[in-house]
Amino acid sequence: MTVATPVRIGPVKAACSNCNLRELCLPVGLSPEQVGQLDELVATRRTVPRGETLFRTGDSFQSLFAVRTGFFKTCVSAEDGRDQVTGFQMSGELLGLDGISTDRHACDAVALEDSTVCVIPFHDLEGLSMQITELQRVFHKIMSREIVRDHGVMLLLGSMRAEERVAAFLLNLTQRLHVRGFSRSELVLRMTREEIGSYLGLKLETVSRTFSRLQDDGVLEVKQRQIRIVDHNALLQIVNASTC
Amino acid sequence: MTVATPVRIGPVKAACSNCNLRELCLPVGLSPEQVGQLDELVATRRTVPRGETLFRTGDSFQSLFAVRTGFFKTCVSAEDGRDQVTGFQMSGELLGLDGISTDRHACDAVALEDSTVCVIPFHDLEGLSMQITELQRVFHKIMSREIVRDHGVMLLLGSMRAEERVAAFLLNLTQRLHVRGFSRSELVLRMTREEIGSYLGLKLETVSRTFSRLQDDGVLEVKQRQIRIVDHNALLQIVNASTC
DNA sequence: CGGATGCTTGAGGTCTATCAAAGCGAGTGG
DNA sequence: CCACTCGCTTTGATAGACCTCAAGCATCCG
Repeated sequence: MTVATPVRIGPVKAACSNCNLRELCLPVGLSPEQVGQLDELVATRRTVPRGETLFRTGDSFQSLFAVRTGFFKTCVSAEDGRDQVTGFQMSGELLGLDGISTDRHACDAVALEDSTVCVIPFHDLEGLSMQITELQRVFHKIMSREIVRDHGVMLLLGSMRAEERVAAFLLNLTQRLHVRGFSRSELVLRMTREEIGSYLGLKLETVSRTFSRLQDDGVLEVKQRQIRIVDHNALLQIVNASTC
Repeated sequence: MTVATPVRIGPVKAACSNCNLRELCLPVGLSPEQVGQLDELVATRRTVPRGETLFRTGDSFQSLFAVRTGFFKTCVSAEDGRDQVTGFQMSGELLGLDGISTDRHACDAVALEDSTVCVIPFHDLEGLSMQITELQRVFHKIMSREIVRDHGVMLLLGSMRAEERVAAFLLNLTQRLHVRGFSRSELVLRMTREEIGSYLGLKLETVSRTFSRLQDDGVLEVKQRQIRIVDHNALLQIVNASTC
């Protein structure tokens, strides 16, 4: 709203050392000294207003980005324009891993609210991870975790019904929010029904109907994007339901 | 068939240097000298008879595996027993990247035919990649490529219809086989209809019907697992079809 | 040769998509 | 301050794609 395109915030020290996300982000498990070395690498931040892209498919890949504040979606597009949301990223999570493969980004990253990211020049990260065993290890684990997450989404898309997908989605979101200090039972969705549907392989009407049904069943309270989880166990049962 | 469980083949030199897959596998882009260093790391092979697992969910993660000969599937399972094939791997492709995240494998890898793999102790690989910039770079690209591939599968599962999924699947398989010197138009499926269906988020009957329809339309010739692609362009059009 | 496994095909049912309309809420401008 | 617009959401009716259940057929292998 304030600016039309993302802007670089000058030479602002990113300072992983002082960041309260360091236990969720790249520095996890590093010694204070090692985090200090990261500080020199992660030198800049960038703000991305709501609705703007952090990067687009085909953009030259230079850096990874760590979400500092805000919320993103990533999506891939087919030639015919259909697109698929591949993930939602919140604070402490990395964006841009797709770009390493071909030195060009393979998806779009869009801010769903005004956001800030830390810029991690990838070349430098590779260099530093050749010096710090633990950093290399953490980075590999983060990439592997993304692969495992993707496989979970495949399971969801390939073999779950609408209600199960929505339940799994809500449980995943609340779990990640809880780690960041938010309530386990209340959340505000940052994305539209259509974006949820795209992520879950459903149409927006189906997402809406599913929310309504879960509300009727006393599992949720839904007020637009405000969700209250009334019966957490019911959600768990829905996800684990054995072909009933 | 010959042995009940996978066995280690003693101290057989794997010798990436002499391997005709080295342009498709981990050594891609490395100098002969660097490949020589890899040789010392990738010291053993392992055979996996058809139907046996290379690793299972929960197994301790020690090594990555490069498929040398044969064919694998990987699959993840939900608590209720449903499972989802997350990929099919052929020669030169890596298995086990999922295990890095938690030091335990997060999926099962099953040989679909008698296969051999090269064992790549991961700890050693991390060590060597701290010495050889190019190796680190190649490894990161391989992991990233897996992430990009997974996103493509999400797009397929989330927004394509049965015929498009099957067409995309066949094009993907033939493309990978072609790189390995096989025909672009003929292939022998190594997996059952059920496994294809699991990968594509369809039931085996739907896969079978889709094959039959494509055959009736003159796009394919299907004889059980033998597939001949009669009209390659038609397959391409099906995949790129804009919501017709 | 005969059982086991996998594949094909049909009929009917279910879930989700599609199309359409109305409701809600936030921000805008008169 | 209120009416208005716009984007998003909800809800209904209908249609279509895929699933389920079931039977018969092919193929492989002991």
